[in-house]
Amino acid sequence: MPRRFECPPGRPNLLFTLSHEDLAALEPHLSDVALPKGFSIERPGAPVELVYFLCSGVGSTVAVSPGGRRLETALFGCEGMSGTSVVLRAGQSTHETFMQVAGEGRAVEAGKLEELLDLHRTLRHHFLRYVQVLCTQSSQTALSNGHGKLEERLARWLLMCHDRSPSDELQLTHEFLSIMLGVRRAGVTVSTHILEGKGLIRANRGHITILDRAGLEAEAEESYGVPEAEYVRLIGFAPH
Amino acid sequence: MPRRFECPPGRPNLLFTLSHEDLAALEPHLSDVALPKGFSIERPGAPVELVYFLCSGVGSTVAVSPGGRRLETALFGCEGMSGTSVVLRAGQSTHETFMQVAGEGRAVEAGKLEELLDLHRTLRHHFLRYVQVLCTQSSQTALSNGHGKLEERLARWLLMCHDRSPSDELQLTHEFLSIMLGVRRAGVTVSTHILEGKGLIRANRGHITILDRAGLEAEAEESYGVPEAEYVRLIGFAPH
DNA sequence: GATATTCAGTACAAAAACGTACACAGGTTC
DNA sequence: GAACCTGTGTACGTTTTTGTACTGAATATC
Repeated sequence: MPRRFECPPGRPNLLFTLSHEDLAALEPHLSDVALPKGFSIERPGAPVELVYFLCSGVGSTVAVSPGGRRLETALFGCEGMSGTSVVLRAGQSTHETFMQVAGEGRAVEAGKLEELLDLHRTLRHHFLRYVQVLCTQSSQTALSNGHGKLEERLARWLLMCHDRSPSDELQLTHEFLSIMLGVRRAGVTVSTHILEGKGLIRANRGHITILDRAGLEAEAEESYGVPEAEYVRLIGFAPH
Repeated sequence: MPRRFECPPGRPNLLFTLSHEDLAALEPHLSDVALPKGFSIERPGAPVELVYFLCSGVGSTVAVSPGGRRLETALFGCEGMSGTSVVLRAGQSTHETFMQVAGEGRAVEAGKLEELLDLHRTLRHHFLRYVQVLCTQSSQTALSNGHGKLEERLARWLLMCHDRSPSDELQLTHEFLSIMLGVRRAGVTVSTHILEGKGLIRANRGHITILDRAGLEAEAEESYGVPEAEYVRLIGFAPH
């Protein structure tokens, strides 16, 4: 009988790229969890209780300013994990993390993970390398936000979300995208039309379908690819 | 007789916040180095050979896109270190790191540091917490780039540089600032005038003097403070 | 002291993004 | 089917930033 929360085969997965020994050490402490849309994984300034490994769905990490500005700096699916601040021994995060697309996953208690990381050198190294990938992702977000124009940033974001989704149809509203990208809702509508006009996506109420991935990559050219390459180098499977 | 490369007293310092045991373990492997302006610390895609702890000067970490766009994502002085990709076991970085303001420091061979980090739990935790601070810095840079207008971003940058400088006078050209912020040189000139008009700074050819720090902080309001608070929480001294 | 070079000030039209606001369409609830 | 959300299309003037380019000032080099 298959495990209840099985990750899709052939997809990159942070747990499955662990050595047998490391996985064996971690697995007894993992419990299955359902992760509905909007589920709060971490809150800024609050201690992290659980660390999640996704089997499906997409998680989103959002930087928050003192004045309440919000902007997504990183996103992860079954190729990654939440709780990098636990791996970094910080106990809590300045970010907010939540489920952007509903899914399922496994969770480990933060204190237990800390303990295991101190005990198992190669387990620690594996997760640290993943933190490096996430750092790269957030740096490239800073770069993209500084240099890129809106359609380019939108294309990049759609690609990163597509990498972590099972289908070509992403359930997203313009409103949501505008918050993630830190721009106007109306701006997203216009940019969406531009990408749609080029035949790269098709947008319907509440969902966007990826029609031409290669075209989107060309559109996002400058902004897409660096963290993905770093993932391949350090973890071993391409995120898509 | 004082040590040759002594860090200024009363300033936060990553090495001096280590426990005696951890410092004792690391110190024998540190060698003094002079770090002239523009000195290259890390190059994207190249293995990291040495990790630097600054006693003075400012280092700058720049994200690079495939097409050659550049934008600073983090900066560090004697409160920090280079080589976070070594601490994260990635061996190399996707970033470029160089000395933005000349200074002096100590260096440890990357392989040696890796070895020490595996051996000494508390040393490792200390440096990992610093990585968390840097991650926060780069996330907040993404946020600031996405939401803030130029004068606000400039104010933020000047404050962060001031935090790590011995004097109120920063040696910077508009050209340099424009590259770090990812904007036009002429745009920096205009923004500089705005801050100058408010009496917050004074700009002369090649250098900018901070006149009113509190005023600058108010100007940068939304964009400044989060990584600094995280430093205090995790390392213990304020960067300034 | 003359010349070259780097740095800063300024200008202007064009592009991009913003704030705001309103109409309408798909879908739900009563 | 009426009322009500939520999500999208669209418009308009304004602000911000861009690209480019020319001028003059400060510093370095010969």
